[in-house]
Amino acid sequence: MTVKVTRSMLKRQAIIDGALSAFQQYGVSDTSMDKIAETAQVSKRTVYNHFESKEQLVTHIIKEIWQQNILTCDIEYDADIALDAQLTALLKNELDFLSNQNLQELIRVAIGYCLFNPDIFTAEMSEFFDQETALIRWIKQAMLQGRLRQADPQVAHAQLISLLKGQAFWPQILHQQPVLSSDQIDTLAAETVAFFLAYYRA
Amino acid sequence: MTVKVTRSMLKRQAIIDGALSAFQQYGVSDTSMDKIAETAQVSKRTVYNHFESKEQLVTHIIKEIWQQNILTCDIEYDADIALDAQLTALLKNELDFLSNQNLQELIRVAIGYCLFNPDIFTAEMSEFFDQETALIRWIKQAMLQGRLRQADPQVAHAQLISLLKGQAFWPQILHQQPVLSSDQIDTLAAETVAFFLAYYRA
DNA sequence: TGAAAAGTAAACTGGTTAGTGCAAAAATAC
DNA sequence: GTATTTTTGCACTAACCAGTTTACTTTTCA
Repeated sequence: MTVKVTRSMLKRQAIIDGALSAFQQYGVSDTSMDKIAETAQVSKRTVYNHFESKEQLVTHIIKEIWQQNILTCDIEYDADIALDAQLTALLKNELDFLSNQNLQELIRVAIGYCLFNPDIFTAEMSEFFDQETALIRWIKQAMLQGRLRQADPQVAHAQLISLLKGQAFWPQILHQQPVLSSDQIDTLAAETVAFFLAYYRA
Repeated sequence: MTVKVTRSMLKRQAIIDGALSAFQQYGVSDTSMDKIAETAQVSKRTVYNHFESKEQLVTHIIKEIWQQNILTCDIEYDADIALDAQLTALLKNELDFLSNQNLQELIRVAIGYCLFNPDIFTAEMSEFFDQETALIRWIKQAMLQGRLRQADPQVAHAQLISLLKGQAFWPQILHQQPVLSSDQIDTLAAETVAFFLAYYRA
């Protein structure tokens, strides 16, 4: 059973792609519906056939593409493997996620929109920002098994994430630093593991 | 010698205050010059008498108030005091700076403006974000004196700042968390010092 | 007191914007 | 090949916005 791709669906996707591209370039406020139509190579009237208003288009884009980028990580705590190796793998996974360029551009749009529209997406944004569940599950397990020192797993998790985002996410979001190479990711993961385990290893 | 405050200066200040307040509420793009004049309780023509264009007004506000918020911290490394105590004092100083509500609101405006106008303020923004010089000087001194393990002081510094900003700055900027209370600042400083020194103490 | 400087209100220019109405054209479906 | 759906182009609205002009009032200051 092949999936039917109607012309309507193609147009709709072109609108979404064009809008995202324009938002990334100019920001939401400075992107007009005419510009979106032009970028998408579609009549302005078609844009309004698919989305009732600019507000709905913005909402749709941020929400839907947000969903696409929820990364599922299934690395679970394993008593037989060295802590260093397990944690390094987890952090590399996180870093690959944070360093994803498409995601960063999307987040830039979302932040730009949310900064002055609080209450609208902040709930969903929080979900995303607090979503590194594999990592926190791992920390809890390791503490339960006595291989990490007893401490607040939320705090330990927040510290790890801060260390990663401080080098591999925020400077890139603000255009201060280029996206990390895979060598830099390896180095950062190793450094962070050493730092973390010096304090938290039981 | 008393400082003369002319009416012109009062009007000018009202414009700046009104513009900043409007920018914080709506963002730069969605704030019109009419709205600024209204907020400042000033005629629109007066706004243009003081600032040639909206662009200049935005530039002025972000730059000038940026300047006001450069915090000078003069805590220097002291061989006679325990590392913990010195570092705790330094971090509390940093945290007071990062938690300053006025600064956060200003940074929100600056970020919102810069996200889609890169190359304009990013140089100045970088200056600010890399400005914690007292802290890095202290780390270098402590490493030189052999009380911190030999390591890259830039990396150690970046890690410290990441740990602080991850809890006391970014969540607040994104409206996810309220500004930290002074008790919370104390706790965070203490936690961070313990974490840091577990790895870096010689 | 009187001239210069600064501020004001309101209308106006030239431009942009979100969103609509409509008839023709093109693609799709059967 | 006809009926239906979708797209298109284009004109139109009502509002908004940066910036200007004008005719006027208020403040400053010497």
